[in-house]
Amino acid sequence: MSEKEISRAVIKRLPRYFRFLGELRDAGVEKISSRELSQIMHVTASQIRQDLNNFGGFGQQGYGYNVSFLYDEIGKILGLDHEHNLIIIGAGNLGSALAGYGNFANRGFIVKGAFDVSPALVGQYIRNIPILPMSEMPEFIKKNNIDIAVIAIPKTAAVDAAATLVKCGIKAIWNFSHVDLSVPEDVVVESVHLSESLMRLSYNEKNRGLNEGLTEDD
Amino acid sequence: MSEKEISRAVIKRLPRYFRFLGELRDAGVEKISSRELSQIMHVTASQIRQDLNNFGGFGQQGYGYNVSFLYDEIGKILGLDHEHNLIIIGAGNLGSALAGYGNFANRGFIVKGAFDVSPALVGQYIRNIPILPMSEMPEFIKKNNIDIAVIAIPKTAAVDAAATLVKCGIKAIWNFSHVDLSVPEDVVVESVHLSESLMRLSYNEKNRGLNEGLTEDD
DNA sequence: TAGATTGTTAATCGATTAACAATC
DNA sequence: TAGATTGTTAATCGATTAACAATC
Repeated sequence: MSEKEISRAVIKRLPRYFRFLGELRDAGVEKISSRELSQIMHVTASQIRQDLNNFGGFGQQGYGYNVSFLYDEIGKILGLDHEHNLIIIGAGNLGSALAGYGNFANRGFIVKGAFDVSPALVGQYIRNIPILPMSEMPEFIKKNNIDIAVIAIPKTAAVDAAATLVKCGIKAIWNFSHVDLSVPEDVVVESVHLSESLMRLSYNEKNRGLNEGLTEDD
Repeated sequence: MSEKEISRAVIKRLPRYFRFLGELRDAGVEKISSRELSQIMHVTASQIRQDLNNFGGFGQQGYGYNVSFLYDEIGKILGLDHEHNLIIIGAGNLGSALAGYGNFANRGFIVKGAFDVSPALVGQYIRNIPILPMSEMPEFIKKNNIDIAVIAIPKTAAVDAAATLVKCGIKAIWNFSHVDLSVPEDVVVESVHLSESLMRLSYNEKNRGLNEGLTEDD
């Protein structure tokens, strides 16, 4: 619970700082100035300092920032200093891919189970993750201390699933369905609308040439 | 090629308009005012009118907008009025999921082939999509008129793959690797950084309660 | 015509960048 | 100490919202 209101734009950039700082740390870089980091990340040094100072003074005048320290601090801000237990609703193409994607575990996101309506899938495993029937979901959530649910089912079923998840006490939903879920105030939803992303690519392809050459964080 | 510079924020919202208008059209709604649409989408009517007028006057005073017409116009702006041929680099978890995800085809995005370095995967099929060796990529791109390449391989390999794709004349890259690809000016990249999205969810979960109850387009 | 609603200009708000005093 | 670089205030820029004249 931070004192002041952090702007959405800042929060959006935070994971990108985390990524670059992680790479620098892994490369053995000990300290970095906002100017150096700004060059690597293709943003302004001003923005970096402004962004970081929303959360505290992590740097030292005349020196810069300690890479490893800053990395850890941003990790804490992002809630990556403790583990998250996930379930995945929908064991189709995308659901299985997310369940089988080992990298999340590296960051402390542990997929405990997947759920599906299809009797053909129930009983199977994705790596070591069991696919269970929807009916077992409420109990599973409580028993396994699940805090994040991933919705990877078609939009027609997603709205109901979200309602059920909320009833089960889930407070964070990672939504991959093509619908804007509406949930109570104390539940957060982060949506990944893949088709919208692809449409933006299509637009930019058509109108390319006006843009800069580098991928921006958007 | 539009005359004026369209802001990034507007482009980002375009696919969402498209989605809602498509749903309205499917529901048989013929006309809609910016005020009505604003209530459904939870944005201001002003913003809708401003956004649309970047591309032309699609409405009619005293009446509103014709849903079907506006839907089609936005589709054209997004480049959805013609087909796109895709290849997917990497037939792992995510790559196969994207290849097998039939919904893209509905919007005219047709996956023609997948490529992988693994001899175990080459020769196999995802639905009816062949998995081919990387060596065949350049020829395949030309023969099949590929305009979009999807990068679904680890970041260590992604940078090289992007360079090869650019050499093969690819002008649009949909990047799922955890790296910011740098490409020539006439190539566009749209990145989906899933882990960053998950970190934002983690942040918001921690700091929830301050937000509104509805998913925003971010 | 009167009512409704757009297209567009003007006002406000917020986010980014620049500048610099504080300080390591 | 002198040099470097932060933290933070002030200036600028851009995006959103409000207002209203144009017009169907």
